[in-house]
Amino acid sequence: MNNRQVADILYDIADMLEIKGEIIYKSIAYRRAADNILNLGRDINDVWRDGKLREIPGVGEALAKKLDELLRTGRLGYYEGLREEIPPGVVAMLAIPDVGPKTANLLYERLGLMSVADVGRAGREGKLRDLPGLGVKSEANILAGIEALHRRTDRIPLGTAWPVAREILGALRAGCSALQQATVAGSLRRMKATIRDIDLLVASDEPEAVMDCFVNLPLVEEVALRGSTKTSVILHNGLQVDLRVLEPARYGSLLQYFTGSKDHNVALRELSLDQGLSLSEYGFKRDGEEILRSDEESVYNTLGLPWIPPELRENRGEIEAARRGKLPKLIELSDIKGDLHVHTSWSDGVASIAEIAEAARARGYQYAVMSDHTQSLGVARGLTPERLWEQRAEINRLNEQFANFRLLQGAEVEIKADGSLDLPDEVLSELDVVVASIHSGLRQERERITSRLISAMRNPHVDVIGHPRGRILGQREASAVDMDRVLAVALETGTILEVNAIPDRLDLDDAHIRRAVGMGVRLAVDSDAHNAEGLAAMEYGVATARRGWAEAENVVNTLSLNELLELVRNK
DNA sequence: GCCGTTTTCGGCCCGACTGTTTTCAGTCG
Repeated sequence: MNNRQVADILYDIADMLEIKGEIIYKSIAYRRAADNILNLGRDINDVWRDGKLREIPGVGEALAKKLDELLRTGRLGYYEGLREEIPPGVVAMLAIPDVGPKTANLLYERLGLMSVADVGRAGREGKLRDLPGLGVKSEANILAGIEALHRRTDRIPLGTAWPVAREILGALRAGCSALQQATVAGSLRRMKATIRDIDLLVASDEPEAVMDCFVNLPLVEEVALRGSTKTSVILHNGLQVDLRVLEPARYGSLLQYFTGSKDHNVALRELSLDQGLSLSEYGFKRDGEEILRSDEESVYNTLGLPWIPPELRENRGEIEAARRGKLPKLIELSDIKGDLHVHTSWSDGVASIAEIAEAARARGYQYAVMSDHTQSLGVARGLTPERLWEQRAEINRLNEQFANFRLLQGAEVEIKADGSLDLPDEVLSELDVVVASIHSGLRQERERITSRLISAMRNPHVDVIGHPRGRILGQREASAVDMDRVLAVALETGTILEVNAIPDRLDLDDAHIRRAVGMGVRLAVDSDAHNAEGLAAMEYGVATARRGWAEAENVVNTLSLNELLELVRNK
């Protein structure tokens, strides 16, 4: 049972307790523990084996006992008992917009409804409107909510959401004179790997004018909600965009509040209360008197904290670090001096080596490693040693033209199902940088796939492990890799672990990056580009590294060309 | 159910919006 599965059970319990009408803090406690298990960056089974469940924040005596039962036996009596009381279909009703725990319970207890489909049927028969607290409008909203649920878009990748947000901001700035400032907020500003909706903020003294402007943008399909400070719309592509408007004097508080995360904000408000302040999106209050903040930095300063970068705002220790002046100096995109993982038309890329070189130079890089696939990856037209030498000749030719830039030759060598590499050592030793990756047998059980990675890392010619966990967001779960062992061997052998920047990979993820950083394991942020534009994905990789508290010194492609070559030669 | 340089018990964040209400409950973020 992996972290995700354990967390999902805790989330499920939290929902059931809420439907039952238990005190809300119990549900909050379960959800907080589940969040922390997801953010652990290590396997919950290992934590359990080490007898350290209680060290997970939010896990106390009662939860540790339940987790022990769950991990030991694969079952949890308490959970099964709850599921007898509250059918899973009733929990599923919570996904319907406007249906929360109270309403779900009402539908179950009063009408005996057991599923979303049941609710839809009862709604169409007009049976919901007579329930206490509901009426004709609520009934219609619930039916519309079920419709929306069926065509709902799942969480979308960061790399999809960013361009859309930029487009809307551009349209607002161009077409809306009442607007004074505008920015992205929410999980998108925190650069989470996936986001559910786009949050935008505007400072303006004329909110109504801004709202008019917003709902009339051509991208907008329908207006879901319209108020004086908040408006939500659905775009033609199904994405929801929320816009909030406040006057400029409150903009700092607004931005801080709607950047979140929710947990970060809760912790910040607790800290505020300790200092006799009450904090909301409108500003601070002391004894009922308002204290307005127009910029975000001064919101944090008011609490005696330095400004905290949005990528850190997950309540994973950033507030404590800020208090003690121990915030990391996060890596920036401008620190990146090269890319260690780029494909060309020699394998499955579409750009020539010359085109890649031009794009890399335009980004101000000192170097880029051509790391095409190797022979056994047939679908990607992987390179044989002979083809590699032909490619080397072209790289050498091109390098003669460059003054302050160098193309390096590498390869993304296959780690085969038995753990051996796809090219012999004498070939690997000729390459400048070797990335080794798994593209097959991703579902092997834990011991086997972990051993594969470890034997690759122990090869002295292997410099980097590409996309170590093999996840594809929304499509494929990460492999069962034992990351504790992989991190330990990476440290021991000096092997670099990749932060792959392709938006639906972002692998390693933020939690594992944080562990690697804490241990001193070296990282490389790579675009894994398959065309010239693909180099720009670096932005998402750097953002993910920042979410993992990485500084420039943790990432090898912030090194100069000579420093990098020195490093890989001495592996 | 968790947690503690104020606490081992009594706290545990804040407000908008909506629909159903005669002053508020539920949902959402």
